[in-house]
Amino acid sequence: MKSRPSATATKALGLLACFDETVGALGLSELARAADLDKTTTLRHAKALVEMGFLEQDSRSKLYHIGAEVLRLARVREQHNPLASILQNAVDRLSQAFGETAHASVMIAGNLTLVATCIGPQQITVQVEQGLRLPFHTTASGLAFLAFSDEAFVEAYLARPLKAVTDRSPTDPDAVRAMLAEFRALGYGRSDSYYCDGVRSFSAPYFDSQGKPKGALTIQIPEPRFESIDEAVLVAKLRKGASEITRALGGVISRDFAHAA
Amino acid sequence: MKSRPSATATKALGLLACFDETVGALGLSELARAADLDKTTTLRHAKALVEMGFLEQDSRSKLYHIGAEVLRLARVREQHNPLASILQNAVDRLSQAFGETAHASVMIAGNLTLVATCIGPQQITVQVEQGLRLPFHTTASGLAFLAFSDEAFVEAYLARPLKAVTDRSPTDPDAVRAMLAEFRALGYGRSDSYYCDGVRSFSAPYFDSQGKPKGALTIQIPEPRFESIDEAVLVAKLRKGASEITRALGGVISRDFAHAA
DNA sequence: GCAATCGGTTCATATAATGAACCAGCGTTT
DNA sequence: AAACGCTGGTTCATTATATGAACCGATTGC
Repeated sequence: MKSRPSATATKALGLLACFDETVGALGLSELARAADLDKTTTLRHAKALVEMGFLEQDSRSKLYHIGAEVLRLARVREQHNPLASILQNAVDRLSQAFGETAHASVMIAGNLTLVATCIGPQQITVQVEQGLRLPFHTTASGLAFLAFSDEAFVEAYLARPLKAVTDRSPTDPDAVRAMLAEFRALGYGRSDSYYCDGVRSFSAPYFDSQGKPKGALTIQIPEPRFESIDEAVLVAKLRKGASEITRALGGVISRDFAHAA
Repeated sequence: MKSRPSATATKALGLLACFDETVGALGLSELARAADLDKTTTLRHAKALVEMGFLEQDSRSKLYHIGAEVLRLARVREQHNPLASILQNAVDRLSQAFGETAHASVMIAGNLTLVATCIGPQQITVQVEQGLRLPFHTTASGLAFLAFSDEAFVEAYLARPLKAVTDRSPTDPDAVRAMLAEFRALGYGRSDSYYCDGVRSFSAPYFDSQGKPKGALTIQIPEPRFESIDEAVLVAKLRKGASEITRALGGVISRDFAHAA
């Protein structure tokens, strides 16, 4: 039997996956429930994580939260293999060009994860949180990513139930397939209040060295301000920004993407 | 038997500890050697880490490097529990005040780890790398930290062999004990080429909610420029900066530290 | 004072981690 | 070209380790 990932290690790491922009600290029982593990197992793994600096436990409340070792690892990673800084750069430029909120996401362990953001300067603007894991079918980022992904990956995703987050969120697999075909032809993805009411988003993927999508660059505009924007210019800048990310990361731009539009 | 940390999880996490500012990527065999694990075990754990996004494997070279999930976790952590940003702030202010390199470290899993740096503007200045794990007995940061730590912790550290890194590095436990007593009285730690030839460093610890040292704020000055600096002013600003960090983190300043000097 | 939490512990059981030996591939050296 | 020493990865019998139901003492709300 060819070697499988260590089940124990996977479960331990799964504890860390429970934390996100909305969940900053968890007690032992909560953590066990969130990770769907036995309390004993959770405790043993939590202790290992604490020992190695991946979790910390508040001595008074006993709540666990993410440990500082991730800060070290993030810095070490960026030093050898900059990603966040490249994305942040592109995001800042895109945001400044239009005075709107922009963000960039990366595919991490099956989730499209937001790791760079720039909030627009306007009083009314779109808010986003670092570390957020985006659903694929209700965000411009996710749809742009899927539009340039393997069919196998897309179908595997569409086979799972598609939860709505606004009343405009597409939940029918066929509707999503149609959107993906459209976006593949256009060379960018779009969302009209699919994830957040009143927000229009435009997104273009960037690619890894295999020509597979690795993440997406996205700009988000509150609907009232959208009229004053020249969509063609926006899309051109967006696609250019994404291509620059691909290049900076040593990636290869997918044929489909290069030839689109 | 009271529950022990999961040995398997600890080993898996130990793989991540092998990466640092000098080691950005490792092959399977190298990784196994570095972590002192069997190759099979290493492979299984590496697969788990890859699956969860904590490692990534270059598809051509097969080398493993730190995965992007740590970026997500670092951001989530900072959002709920800012540490790096507070430290970076203090470091920037200290660095600007004197035009010299400054940094801040945190105690992570038994290592004093550098997570915020600001390189001085001068042409000749001290270089430091993010994520570096500092030895305690040869750095101002480490000595300042030890000077305000439990005796038990200090003795446990001094019981281990003390490696020299320059020819001025102290390696005799008694010599270190004497320095710690001095620094405890002074309220700050110092290094004269103990870690890097020609560099003088000054460091003050900051504290957690238990009044225990949590890390240190440090400034590093090339010896030739040291004469032009007023040490009293420097130390005052340094101690003030460290105290501000303590406060910002909700910590309690140790009596010893407050009363020193 | 009861009931339902919580964080943490105990111990018998069974599952999952382990590591020596193995393979195929690749680059050197001979 | 052949033998070497390395690599990443696999196999399978052995054994160490993870697991989870039941339990404890402390809080908390009723």
